[in-house]
Amino acid sequence: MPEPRATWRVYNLTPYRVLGSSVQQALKRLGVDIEERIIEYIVAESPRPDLGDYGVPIARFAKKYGVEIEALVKSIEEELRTYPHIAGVKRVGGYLNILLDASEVSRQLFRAVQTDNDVFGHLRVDKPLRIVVEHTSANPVHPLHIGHARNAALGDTLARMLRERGHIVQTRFYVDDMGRQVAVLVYGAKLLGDLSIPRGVKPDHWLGTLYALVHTLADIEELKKELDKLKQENKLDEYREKLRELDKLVAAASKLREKEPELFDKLADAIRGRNPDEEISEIMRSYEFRRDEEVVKITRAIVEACLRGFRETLERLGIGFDKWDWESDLVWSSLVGKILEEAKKTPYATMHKGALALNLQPLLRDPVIRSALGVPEDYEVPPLILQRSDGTTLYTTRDIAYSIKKFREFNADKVYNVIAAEQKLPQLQVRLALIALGYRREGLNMHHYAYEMVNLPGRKMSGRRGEYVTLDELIEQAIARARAEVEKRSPNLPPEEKQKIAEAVGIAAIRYTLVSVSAPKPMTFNIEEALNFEQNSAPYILYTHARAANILAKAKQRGLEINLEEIDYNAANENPLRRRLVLQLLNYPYVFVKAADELKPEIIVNYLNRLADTFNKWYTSGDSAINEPDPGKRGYKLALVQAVKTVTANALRILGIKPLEKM
RNA sequence: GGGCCCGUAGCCUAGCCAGGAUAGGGCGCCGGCCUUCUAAGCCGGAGGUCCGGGGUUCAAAUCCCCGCGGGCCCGCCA
Repeated sequence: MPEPRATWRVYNLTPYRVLGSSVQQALKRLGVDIEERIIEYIVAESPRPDLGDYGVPIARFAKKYGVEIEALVKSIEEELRTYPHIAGVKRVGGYLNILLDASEVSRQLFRAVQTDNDVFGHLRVDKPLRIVVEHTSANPVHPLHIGHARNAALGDTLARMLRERGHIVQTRFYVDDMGRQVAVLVYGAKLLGDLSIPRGVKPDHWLGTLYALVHTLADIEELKKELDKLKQENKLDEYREKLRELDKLVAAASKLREKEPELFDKLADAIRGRNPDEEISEIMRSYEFRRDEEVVKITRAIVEACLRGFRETLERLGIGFDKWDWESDLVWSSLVGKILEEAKKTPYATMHKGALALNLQPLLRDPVIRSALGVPEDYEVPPLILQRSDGTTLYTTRDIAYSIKKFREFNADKVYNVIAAEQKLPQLQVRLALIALGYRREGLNMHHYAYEMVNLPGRKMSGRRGEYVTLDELIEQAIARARAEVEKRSPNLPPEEKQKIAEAVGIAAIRYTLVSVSAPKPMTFNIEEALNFEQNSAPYILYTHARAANILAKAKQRGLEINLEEIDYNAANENPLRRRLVLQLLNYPYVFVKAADELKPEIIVNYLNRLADTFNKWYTSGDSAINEPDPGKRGYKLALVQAVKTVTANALRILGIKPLEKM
C-alpha cells in the first residue's frame, strides 16, 4: 500500500489539529502543559456559520488551568497566524472561533486528493503493528444468521480499518469442531445412519435443520425422563413446571416437523427410549481422544460441509479469512496438553471439586493487570476449570492454547477477538490464564472486541430450535429489493448489469446497517428497516457516489479535464454549500484516524452520511458543474465533485462496500 | 445475591470516556418539487420529562450517588 504523503498536510490543516496544537502551544507559553489530544476532543463545529466554522470554549480552559483569558486569546491568535488557511478569529461568548479560508483549504485538498487518490485520507501509523483479528468463528452446526453477520461485518471492517491505517493484519476463523454442538449433529447423523447431504440444498442449511431437530428431540427425551422421576418422587410443583417446559418444546418440535416431516419422524423414532445426553458426551470424548475413527470421519465431514456453506455466504459479503484454525488440531497436536502441564506447575493451579483448575484471583492484585484488562478493584473472578474429571478439556482451555497460537504463528503484537459480549467472563479468564501461565505479554495484548446480540423484532433467535433468519435469506431479500428498484429506474440497462448493481446494493445495505450501530448496543434487526434504501443507508451513499461519478463521466465526454493549475479557487467562497462541502472533506483524514484508532466503524458511517447529505443538497441546488460557463469555476466544481467521489469511495472501501459508478 | 452492558420524539440512532453555544441525523407521519449533471434525491412542517430522583459545577444528555426498566454473565456448556 502506498504512503499517502499529501494526506499528512491536509491532516494537519484540519480544525481539530489546528486548534488543538494552537491552544496547546498557547497554554504552554502560559506555563500549562497538557496533551494536545485533550484539546482536540473539545474542538467543536460551530452551530451557525455566522459564528465561525470551528471553535473551542476558551473560558473553560482559562478557568480550569487558572490562566488569564485575554492573555490566552492573544497567545492562541498568534499561534493561528502561522496557518495560511485561517481567515479570521472570532470571539462569541466563552468561545474562540476560527473562520477558514475555503479557497486555501480547497487548494491543499484537491492536490492531496489527486496525488493520494485511492489512499487519500488513510494516514498510516509510524510504527505498524502485527495484528490478528479473529472474528465470526460461528459454530459449524447451522447456517450463519444475522447475529453472526454483525460479528462478521464488524470483524472484517476492523481488519480493513487497521490495514488502511498501516498495520499488518491477519484474519482468522476459529473452527469450533470439538464442542457439544457438533457432537449433537454427529449423533443425529449416526441415528440416521447416513450423513449424505441432499443435493440442491446448501449444506449449512440442511445441517441447521438437522441440528435443531436432534437437539429438540433430545431435549424432549431427557425432559420426559426427568418428568417420570419427579412423578415417582411425587414432586408435583416441579412436575407441573417441567410439564410447561415440555409443552414449549413440543410446540417448537411441531413447527420443525412442518418443515421436514419425514426426517423428523425418522429421528423421533430413532431417539425414543435412548439416552441422548450420555451418548452425545461419549461422542465428544471419542472425538477428543481419537478413539473412534468413524466419529472423527463423520465429524470432520460434517464440519467441512458446514464451512463450505459459511464460505459461500461470507464470500458474497466480501469477507474472507487468512487462516481457518481447527480446534481439534490444537488438541491432537498436543498444544492443549502442554497447556495443562504448564498449568499444573504454576502456583495458580488448584483442584476445584476434583477437577484441575486455575485460581486467577491473586493476579487481580496487580494494578497493571487490572487496568490493562479493565477489571474493577474488588472484582471476583471465579476459578477456571481446565480439565474435567474424565480427562477431557473445556472450550476455554483450548482457547488458551489457541490464543498462544495466534500470537506465535503471526508473531503478533496484538490480537483482537470479535466475540459476543456475553462471553466477557471467559474472555477475561483466558487472558488471566495466559498471564498465570507466564504468557504475560500475550495476556495483556489480547483484546475482546465485544458486541451485543442481535434480535429479531418480538422474539429471540435460537439455533437450537431452528428459529432464526439466515443470512442467506436476508441477502436474497436485500438483492431482490434492490433489483426491483433498479428495474424501476433503469429499465434499459442490460440484465447482467442490473443484477450486478442489485447485488452490490443489497449486500452493501446489510453491511452498512450492521456496523452503523455501535457494538456495545444491543440491536434489533428490523428487516424492513435494513431494506429501506432511503437516506442513511448504503444505497443512499452509493447513489451519491454514482451521481458524482456521473458528473465526472459527462465532463469527460465533453472533453472537460480537471487541471488543478487552471482552477479559480475563489469559487470556494461564492457558495455556502461548496464551502461546507470542502470543509467536511478536509476532515476526512482526521475522521479516518479516529475511527481506526478507536475501532469504531460507526464514525465512518456517520461521516459518510453527512457528507452525502451536503453533496446532495449542493447537487440539487442548481449549482451545476458541467453547465458552468466560466472555465476556472467549472474546474473548481469538477475538482470538488472528484474529491467527494474519492473520499466516498475510500470510506466505503473501509466498510467493505464496493463503490458503484452507475445505479 | 454479585458483576457487566444498554436506556435520547411512535421506531432507530449520534453526542457521554475528554462537562460548555437553541440535543444532531434517519425511518414513519403531514405538505410541496422531475423541460436543467441520476427523484435510491431535494425543500418545508409537526413530533423531545436526553429513564427517574438527588448531588458536584458559573454550566450536566455528558461527572458522582441512589433508584427504575431491559439485556447478558456468575456451569466439570460453548
